[in-house]
Amino acid sequence: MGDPDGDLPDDFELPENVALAWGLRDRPSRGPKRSLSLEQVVATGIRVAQADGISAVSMSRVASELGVGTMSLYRYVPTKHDLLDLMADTAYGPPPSPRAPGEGWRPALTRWAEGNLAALRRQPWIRHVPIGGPPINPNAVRWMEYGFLALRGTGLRPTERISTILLVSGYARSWATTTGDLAEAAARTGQTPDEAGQRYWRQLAVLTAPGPYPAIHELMAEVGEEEETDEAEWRFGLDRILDGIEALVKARAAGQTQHQ
Amino acid sequence: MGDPDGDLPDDFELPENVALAWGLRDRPSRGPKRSLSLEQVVATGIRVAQADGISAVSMSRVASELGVGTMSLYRYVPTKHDLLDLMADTAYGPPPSPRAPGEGWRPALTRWAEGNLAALRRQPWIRHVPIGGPPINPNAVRWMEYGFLALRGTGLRPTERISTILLVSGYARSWATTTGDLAEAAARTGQTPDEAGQRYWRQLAVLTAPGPYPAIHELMAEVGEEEETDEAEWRFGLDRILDGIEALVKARAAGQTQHQ
DNA sequence: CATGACTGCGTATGTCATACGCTTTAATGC
DNA sequence: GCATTAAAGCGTATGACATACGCAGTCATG
Repeated sequence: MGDPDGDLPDDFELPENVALAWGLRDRPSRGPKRSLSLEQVVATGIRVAQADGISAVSMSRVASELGVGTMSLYRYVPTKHDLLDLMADTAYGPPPSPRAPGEGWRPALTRWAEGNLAALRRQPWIRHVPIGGPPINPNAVRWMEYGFLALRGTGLRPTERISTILLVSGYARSWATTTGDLAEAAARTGQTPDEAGQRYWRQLAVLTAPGPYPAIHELMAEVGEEEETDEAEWRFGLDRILDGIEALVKARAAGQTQHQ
Repeated sequence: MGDPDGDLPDDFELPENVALAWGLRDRPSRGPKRSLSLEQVVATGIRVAQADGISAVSMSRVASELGVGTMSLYRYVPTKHDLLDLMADTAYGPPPSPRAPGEGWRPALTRWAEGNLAALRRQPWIRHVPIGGPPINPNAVRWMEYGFLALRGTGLRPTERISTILLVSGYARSWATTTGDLAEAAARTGQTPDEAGQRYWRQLAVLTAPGPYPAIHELMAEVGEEEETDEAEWRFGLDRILDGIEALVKARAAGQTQHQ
């Protein structure tokens, strides 16, 4: 009970940054009181990133925003990269509501996928924070839990459930990155994303004109009028993935009943 | 004939970096001869990245590797980021063989997906070069062409073909990133990727023990013995995606015949 | 009340990308 | 053939930046 962190095996080695993220850092009993908290530092970093982009997040900027010296931040965070990592985990925000009792896996997983996309849209800078490895930060684990919840009882094997979650979240990140980069590049030259898209096709047409690009030319000839919304393109990819998963789930279910 | 670049509309505005990538830069007629070529600079950058990782690629490192002054590189490349962009495009290498006459779309697209993965494995640093936008560099366009070739005659609409290509290449990059990051993190602490994986699950078990993570606990209890190879996990995701596309292609084909 | 862990943080170091401008080179216009 | 002038190589300078180190002040504990 003296240990507010619950009972961890004392001999268990946890990387510094992970321990920090989970709030498992010791009572700093002896010295002067801290003037800040890790949460404040992270929140300030997020505010800077949100306002001026990730490239504006420097240790000195965050520090001065907090009214402290640059080096003081290193009392809260071992490295800038750890700060970014914590920022990303926090800024991702809470996952959408978990699969309700009686709800099918597909609507639940769809909601989960759209939650991922929404998070990356809300805080576009997150996609510039490199993924350090498998999900280990508290919020990432929470998201993972909800993802697995959606897949309970589908008959998918454990490794398949993991791959599925990875596939869907990877798609969300991929898609957010592609469209986000495009939008940012457009904004940098003062165009709307639509204009930038038009421009892209014009450039591509010019560049591929002299060369052997039959499939691209065919596509450009056909595309013309039909213009999809971003949302429809996102749904297209997601629906393909979910259709693929559904096919497997159904096959499994059929095999299962056969065996019974 | 005096124009070796072919006949581009003279009034057409192409961004500097794109023009550079396509070799559309003017006869530098007046001054002294260049001692290097853009290709040499790019190749040297790639060599450095391959040897010591992308963080070792600095303008001064590349320059000294070439035996020239740092600032000389700026006669070949407007910005470091443009150099990285060119490096990535070149290092990706040639796409796998295009769809053969009579070959189905699925084997062709599978080969294309695996080519993407192989490229990212051959030059792992590529995944740290941010994607600047839609594919516009020469090699990227070539890859895109081959991707569209695979989808010819599937009945997919143009925007759907684009989304499909994006979906598959995004998956390859996503997957290469996830597994690559894991492998690098493991190597940094001197472990094999397998050991790192074991370690991850142990850490996750400890961290989630006190909290409400039923789906994660369920998964960890089941997983135990069964160990998938990386290759099998990659195939799982790819097969799901392709199954989803196949379902759509078949549905289209059925609808088409109905209408005839 | 003294000890010493811990605080904030000033200073210093080393690394980078890149702006600027000088000197040398060589193709072009006369 | 000679003057002109664009372009090449590159030394130097600038301004960010992350972070190592160490010091002086603080405060719970023995």
